[in-house]
Amino acid sequence: MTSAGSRSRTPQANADADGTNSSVTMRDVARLAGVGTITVSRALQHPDRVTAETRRKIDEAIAALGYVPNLAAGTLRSSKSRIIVAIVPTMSNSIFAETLQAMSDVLRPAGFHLLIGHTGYSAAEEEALVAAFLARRPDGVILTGYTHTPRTVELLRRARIPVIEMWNIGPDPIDTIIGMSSYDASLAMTRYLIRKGYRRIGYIGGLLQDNDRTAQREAGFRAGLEEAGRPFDPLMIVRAPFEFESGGTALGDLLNRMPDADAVFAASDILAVGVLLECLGRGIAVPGRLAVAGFDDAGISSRMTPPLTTIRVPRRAIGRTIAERMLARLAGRPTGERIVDLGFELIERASA
Amino acid sequence: MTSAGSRSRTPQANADADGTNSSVTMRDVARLAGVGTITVSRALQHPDRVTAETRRKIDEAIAALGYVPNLAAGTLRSSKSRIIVAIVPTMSNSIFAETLQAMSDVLRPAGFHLLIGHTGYSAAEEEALVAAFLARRPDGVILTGYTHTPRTVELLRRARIPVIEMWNIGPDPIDTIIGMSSYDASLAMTRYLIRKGYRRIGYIGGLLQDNDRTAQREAGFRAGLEEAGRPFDPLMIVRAPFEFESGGTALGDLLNRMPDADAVFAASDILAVGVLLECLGRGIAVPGRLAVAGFDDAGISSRMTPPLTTIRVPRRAIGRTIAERMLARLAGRPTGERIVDLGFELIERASA
DNA sequence: CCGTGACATGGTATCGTTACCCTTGTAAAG
DNA sequence: CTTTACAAGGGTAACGATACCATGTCACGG
Repeated sequence: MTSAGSRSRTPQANADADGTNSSVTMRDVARLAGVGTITVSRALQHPDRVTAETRRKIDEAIAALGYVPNLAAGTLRSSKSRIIVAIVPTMSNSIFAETLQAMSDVLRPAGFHLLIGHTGYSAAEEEALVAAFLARRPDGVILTGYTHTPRTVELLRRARIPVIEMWNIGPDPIDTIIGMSSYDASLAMTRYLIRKGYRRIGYIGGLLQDNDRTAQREAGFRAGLEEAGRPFDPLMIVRAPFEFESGGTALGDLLNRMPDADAVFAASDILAVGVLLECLGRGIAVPGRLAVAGFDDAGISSRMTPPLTTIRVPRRAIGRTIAERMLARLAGRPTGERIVDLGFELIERASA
Repeated sequence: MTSAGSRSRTPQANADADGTNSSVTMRDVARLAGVGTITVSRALQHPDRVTAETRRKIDEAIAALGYVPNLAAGTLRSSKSRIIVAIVPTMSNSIFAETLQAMSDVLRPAGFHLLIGHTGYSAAEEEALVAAFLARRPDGVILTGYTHTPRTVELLRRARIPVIEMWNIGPDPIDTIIGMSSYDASLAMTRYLIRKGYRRIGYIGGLLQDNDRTAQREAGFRAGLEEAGRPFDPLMIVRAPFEFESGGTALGDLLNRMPDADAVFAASDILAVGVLLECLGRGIAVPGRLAVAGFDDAGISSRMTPPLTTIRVPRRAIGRTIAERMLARLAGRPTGERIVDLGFELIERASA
């Protein structure tokens, strides 16, 4: 850089090479627009409370200076961060990813940003995330499921902000819980399989550790068997992580223990698709020799041969509803019940 | 609440029902621990710069008061937010989700939080996201691909923070670009198919709008044909969104235009799996009648019948490498080249 | 002609933390 | 025993925005 290039600058003016200042504040905008800083703040927060002419001058000054507001300062003063924390077990599962996207699509236009964390299905990790995120003073928190450590609940109670638990309906929400009942859905599918005449039904479920959704699904299955007077046997159950790879392996395990099974209910479409592909590989006729049912209605499920009978869960609706409810709460608008059940749909296709 | 319950409280003390104050500050902690506020700050930021005894007293005071630091204040004063912004086209595609998780797994233990946005494959939306997120004064920004609006680039340049573009290597990074070459990979797959003797190769690609990854893949395919002296014909190409549903439909289109095709290269495993399932439904033998190759090596690909020949992309490694690089930059440690190519692997399986 | 009130705008203090710089105490060196 | 060096800790100001309250202006009715 030549010395001539900086000849007209005072030493203090930390101007960039392109002439714009690297730390333009509201004060600078106000000065250029010939108004007070507070008016700039108002023009940005409540445009209708300043005259069109003032707004125009301010907008011009902002553009000329390349002003970018500093939300850290605003958050500190107003104690409103416009951050919503969302914690999911994993982002890789497209179910959660779609719910998060739906939430984001509603929250962003309203000026809120989602701070996302994933726990890897660990309540202890969830606690650590909540503790760390609360330091950002979020305006609201969204958790997955209703299984949390006592300290997690305590931290959230003390934060005195809206907390919405999602996906799985439970009896005693921290604040509000929005989703559907995994138990009801699983029970419905089990009844359906029994009604269809399957006599020896195996179950491939998810891991139960810190996961009330998989636990409810398994409980719903057992309840369905028991109300039909079918003996329950632990041998009928295999548990595996939700990966395509484990569906096939789990089917192998199940058939070793229960060679006479005529139906399999998998607690996730990821597992169910793995099962279908394994059947294809082994030459097991579906549903002739073995019926297969899933849970989630993933994108691929309807394209399988045979198409998969499954439970459709309102994943986008859950995200949207949660976000709208959160916005209503934060705006002080009245909200309804503390427990919102968005239901499910049993999709009957050819596989079972 | 009974009046007896609050008898010992001063009017100003906004104590909660459980006795803890809803806005405990560092000053309160300092007072209880019998030290200055600055010492509390040091104990939290640089634990090795205070004695073990002081640290213990402070830790006890923090626990007793239920103190939660206020990062907004810290950010304002230190102009370090410990926020990293990451922008992806979509979170539903598990490719991006896994990269984000890998980044998060490295960043979180270092005290950084990921602020995630999704653009829906729109450069204009990306610009809006960047503008909005910069108000949070992130310490770094991670973008997908190298196709951005001029204003996006300008905003990021002015922010004077590390910017890492990811996934697709391009010639002129804003700052640093880490990923692999979609062009090279696509070219390699096309050469492979030609070498295997396929004569009429169709291509099912993604939409090109604001997406340099799909563009490079298509360009690599064309280059592969041309270097082998094969005539390129626009009829050989079908474009569809990356959904399982569209793979099958796209195959139908392609076979209408190109009934003599003996191989299909799909620019994403999601599409390729859709193609395989469609073949299964239509009774098209793979690879006998039609070979199928994909791109991404999704979890399901190896479980298909036949297993899918594809390009394995280092999705977790990309996330990890980006996060490590970002941390190194922010710590002032030296970093290497501005363009980091993590390569790819052609996985030969039975489908092509 | 003046009081009244609605509206637009401004001055000043403040949010909770950390940077900067200083004081104190103690141990090592001479 | 004094000097030097360094570690531990503290006082004060400042980061950039908004809340609170005050002021000025103008239209309108009595």
